[in-house]
Amino acid sequence: MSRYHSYKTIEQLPDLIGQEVTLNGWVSDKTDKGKLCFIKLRDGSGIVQCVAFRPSIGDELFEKAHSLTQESSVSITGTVRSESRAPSGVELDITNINIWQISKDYPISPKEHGTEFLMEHRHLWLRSTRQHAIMRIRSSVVKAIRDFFDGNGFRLMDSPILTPSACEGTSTLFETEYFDLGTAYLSQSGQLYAEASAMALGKVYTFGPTFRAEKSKTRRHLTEFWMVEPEMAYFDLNDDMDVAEDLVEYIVQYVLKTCPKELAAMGRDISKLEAVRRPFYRMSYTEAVDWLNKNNVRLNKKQADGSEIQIDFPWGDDFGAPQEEAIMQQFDKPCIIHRYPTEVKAFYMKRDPDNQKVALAMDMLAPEGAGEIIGGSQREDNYEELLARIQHENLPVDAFQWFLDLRKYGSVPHSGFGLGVERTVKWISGAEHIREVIPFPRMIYRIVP
RNA sequence: UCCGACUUAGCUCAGCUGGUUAGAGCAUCUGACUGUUAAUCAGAGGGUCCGCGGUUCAAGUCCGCGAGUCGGAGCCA
Repeated sequence: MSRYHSYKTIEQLPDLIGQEVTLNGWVSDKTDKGKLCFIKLRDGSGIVQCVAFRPSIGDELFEKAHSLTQESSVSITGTVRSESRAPSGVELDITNINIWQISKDYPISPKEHGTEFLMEHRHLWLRSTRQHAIMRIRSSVVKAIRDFFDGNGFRLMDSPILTPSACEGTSTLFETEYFDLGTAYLSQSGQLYAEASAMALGKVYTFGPTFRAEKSKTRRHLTEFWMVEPEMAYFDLNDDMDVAEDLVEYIVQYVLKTCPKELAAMGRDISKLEAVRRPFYRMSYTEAVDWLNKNNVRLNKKQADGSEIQIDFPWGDDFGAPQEEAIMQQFDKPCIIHRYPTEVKAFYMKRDPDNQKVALAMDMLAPEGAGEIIGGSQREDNYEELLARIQHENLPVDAFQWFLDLRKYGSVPHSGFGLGVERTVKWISGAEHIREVIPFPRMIYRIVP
């Protein structure tokens, strides 16, 4: 039998009681009690306590067990035994130990550490229980996303990462030389390409890394993050919101089903996630502004002399994090806010035929302070309207010619959105900082490891 | 870019109004222990008090400049 099939893992142990197995892993902790030695072995699938008792295993094997240090790599052979005193309910009585390497001076002790220290040792921090749980939840979130789209008639159509110009013209992008063709930019969104793809395959999604060179210093921003962007031909804004709700409900319920241990390790309140069932809440931007003003959520405004006054929230301003947080405090599941003022939204969003002042845009806000996880819209499908918006924003028309072509050859109503993978994982896992939910975060002052 | 906070042992921190030789817990090493879950007990080693300059009889402590880190705003997923 191949190693792939014969390799036993810790998560399989409850089905292997009474059998002798060999586990391959790393020592996460060791406790000496004289003639008794407990070794906690970690193999990526779980942790199990292995027991060495000097009188029953002999001096030589006991000394081997005794010599192990934190993060030493070992293969331990032993008999699986049900044990109520062990943390996982299962224990291994050691019959043999093969030491691959004794680890010396492992920097992360089982005690408290600050995040700066831990981020410097991110390549090792990933081995800890909490980070391990987050990464497994992340893996489940990504699986849920792909299952959802693959199972609902969507096709994966990845967008390029190197792009000739800024997609939206608003945020700062990373630049790089591109042979003799001038400057290229790292993509901030695959959306424009997703629109072209949707005209070819109907329902598509792109899934990949995205880059923003903004100097953001908050616990919900990264300079490199993963985004999934579905785009659907013949879908209007309402259809778009339906897809967004279905997707988020599916992701949350999938993680609940597949990651109960990981959520428990995070100390996550499961009932809050169980409540994430359709329908979610929806309100228009205008209703949201009214709600803010009715509930006395005032806006701090700086005056010319530097002093601050509090004013009613003016219709037309974009919501900041404080407004979104205030609105979400009343909700126990996500809320979609739709029909934002045209001026604060991107050029490619279609205006509402019933009210030219607002765009057919929508953002989904997650509860528990998680904030915005989705931004999307129905797209402008009229050639002249789109051209006018590009010119109005002073964007280079030449660079967008291919995008305008989509409005020339069989234009149809279409919609889509982008979901931030890390913000979703942060919300579901209950991690307090976004840098914990991606294996190797990229932030303004950190690119190592 | 703007506002605020922090920087003392490997790690997490205390150190008052400036005043002997710089403190604790954990980690590490040595020893004891048959049930530990962040074990306990006894002992040992471990310091560029972020850097530079200034005030002072005397600076970890006060002042100035610089660096690094963290949080918030804006940008947005």
